[in-house]
Amino acid sequence: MATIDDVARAAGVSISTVSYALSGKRPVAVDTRRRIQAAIDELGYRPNAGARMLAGRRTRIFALTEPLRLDTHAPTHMAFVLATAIAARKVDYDVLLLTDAETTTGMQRVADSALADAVLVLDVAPDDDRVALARRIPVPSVFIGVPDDHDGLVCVDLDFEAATIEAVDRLAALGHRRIGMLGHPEVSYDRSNFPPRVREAFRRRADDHGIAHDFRHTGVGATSTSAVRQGISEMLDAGATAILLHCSDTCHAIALAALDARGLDVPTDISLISVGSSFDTATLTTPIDALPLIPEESCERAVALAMACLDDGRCAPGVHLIPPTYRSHASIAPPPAAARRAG
Amino acid sequence: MATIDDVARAAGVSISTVSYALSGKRPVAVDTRRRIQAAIDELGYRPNAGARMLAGRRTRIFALTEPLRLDTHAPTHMAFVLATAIAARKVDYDVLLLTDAETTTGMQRVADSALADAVLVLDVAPDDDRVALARRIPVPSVFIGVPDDHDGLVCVDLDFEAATIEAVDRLAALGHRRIGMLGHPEVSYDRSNFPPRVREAFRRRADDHGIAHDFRHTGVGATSTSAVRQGISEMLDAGATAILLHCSDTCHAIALAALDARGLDVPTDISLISVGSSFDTATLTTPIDALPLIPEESCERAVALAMACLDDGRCAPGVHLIPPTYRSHASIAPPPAAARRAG
DNA sequence: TTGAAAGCGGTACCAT
DNA sequence: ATGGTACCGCTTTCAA
Repeated sequence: MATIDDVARAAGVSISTVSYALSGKRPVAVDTRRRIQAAIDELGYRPNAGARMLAGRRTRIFALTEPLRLDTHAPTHMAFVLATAIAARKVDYDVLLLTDAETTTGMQRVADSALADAVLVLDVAPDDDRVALARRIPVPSVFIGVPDDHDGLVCVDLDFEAATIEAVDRLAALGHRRIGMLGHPEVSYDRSNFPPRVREAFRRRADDHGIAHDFRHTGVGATSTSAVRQGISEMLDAGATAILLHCSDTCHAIALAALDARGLDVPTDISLISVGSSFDTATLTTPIDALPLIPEESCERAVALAMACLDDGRCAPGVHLIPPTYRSHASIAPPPAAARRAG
Repeated sequence: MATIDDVARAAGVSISTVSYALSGKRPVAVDTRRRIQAAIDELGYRPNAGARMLAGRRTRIFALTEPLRLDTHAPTHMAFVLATAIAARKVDYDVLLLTDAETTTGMQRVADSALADAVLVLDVAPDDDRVALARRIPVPSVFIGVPDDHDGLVCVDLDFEAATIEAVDRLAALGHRRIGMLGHPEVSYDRSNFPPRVREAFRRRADDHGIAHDFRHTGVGATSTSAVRQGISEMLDAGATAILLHCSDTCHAIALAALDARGLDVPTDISLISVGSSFDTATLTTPIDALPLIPEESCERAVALAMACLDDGRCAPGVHLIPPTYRSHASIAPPPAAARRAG
């Protein structure tokens, strides 16, 4: 490959001018810049990554740690990885993958060897091992998700509480007096950081409105269908006129099928809102209103925060919550007249 | 961070000795080596990645290109990414992610800037754009999958033909005379490189044995259940006594449910073999014999081939097929007596 | 068995 | 607006 010397010679300038023309950190005369660009194009020059890291003390690489646990939902996870990669490229950064056992030892290794400028932490657990590590290593890190102990850390996440509250409020405003919620499988409430936040907000807000509420977990794998069906049945039997969904796409589909099987129409007979889903609820057999978790938003914000750390050293520790957006697909309406009388 | 100078000073040796102690490329006296190691431990020294890349002309990074198309099966894909990362770490390499639009432009960029020593190509399409690129860029690449035009390329894959042939042979040996195969959705036969190879091998080998064969595609998404059920029904009605499965885990589950619904027992009434599946067929409601596609095997082989290129420049172009292994779970048996008489 | 020193290919400071 | 050059931290040749 051509080096910066080749370019300088071809353009008839010094290497520092080439360097400055590339970085823009110093004004370069227009036609000088043109000659340099021509040389670059002709030679197919690309700055050597290693040399740049060494001289510039910048790797232009983010390390992305992802445990890839067995219970990780692959499609959601992939969406986050992809979103991170795209967000990184927008600021001219690459992404280095740290998986499995390497999530912890790898963070240390990558930080110590200056292989990455910052670490992005995915798939955050409430008691995540990477919290302690993040505090120790010499490079900044940004958590996409909020661990229990997040003192001094930089965290990004959807504002799940706000999303849940908005969902409950909308139903309350329409006159619903009994609402249910279908949550994730029970284990997720220990392993993951956000489901408990949604559950709590749901109960509290419903209480605030004086609305009867009924939260139910869903099952995993083969048990999911029956668990969802049963949950739905019991909620309906108890008189629920609206259901919030905070669970997998499969669970959404099963719920819709169950309602359909009972001959219920959405939203005439029952209102539905999906909270914090990261798939498109508009493409379900019946589109559902949603306050979605958008990987692109979280990841772009995370990258922006990381860049701020690097550029000005302004690391903005704290939990950066992304305000939810309501996407309407006509899946909510006032409760049926019968329920209003009964309620 | 500590540098190699710090270590050298602390150990009372020159930096070249430290370097050689680390790389092992030159003998170092035992106690010298001990003193150096002590200094390294105490200082928490880790060689600077950028400096190493520059001086050593080795990045110790593999670029992993993965298109992440919409039709990509997320769990399978994740398994391959994970397997690649683990295999890479075993040889002290890291993995840089090239996704989406970056799969092609990124390959060029990473190669030109010497950000990676080699490129690993995942999710290979029959007419993959990355083929032309691989031939042009200045770093070696290894395809995990076989594109149509693979002249001069290094490719690794399960020997799908051999797997299919072994499956057919086993059924033939047991006396089956009518066998069916449930394949992937039709689109996959254009977008992916291996399904056609299985389909062809199936038909050819069955013909060789003089066995009646019936290949059927499955559907995608919501249509899959009905497509699988119908396919199974028609195969059984035509007298099939064994079915090969070369499709998703969901499709396997639906097939088992369909057989169960017809009151058929595996393997007494019907024999099943799964070909090229990358999930565990032993954990299905009825365990199924399999000639699995093992991501770990493919990825380790790919990494080994890449390393061979780098170490000795011996790049072994060609298609490196991994011989299949038969995993028995008691899902095949001779055809029922009735079928034998009828056949 | 070990040390000295010349790069590797950039960045950025100090001059002009 | 541009050029010269001292590093960045390591690998590897050449010498001893």
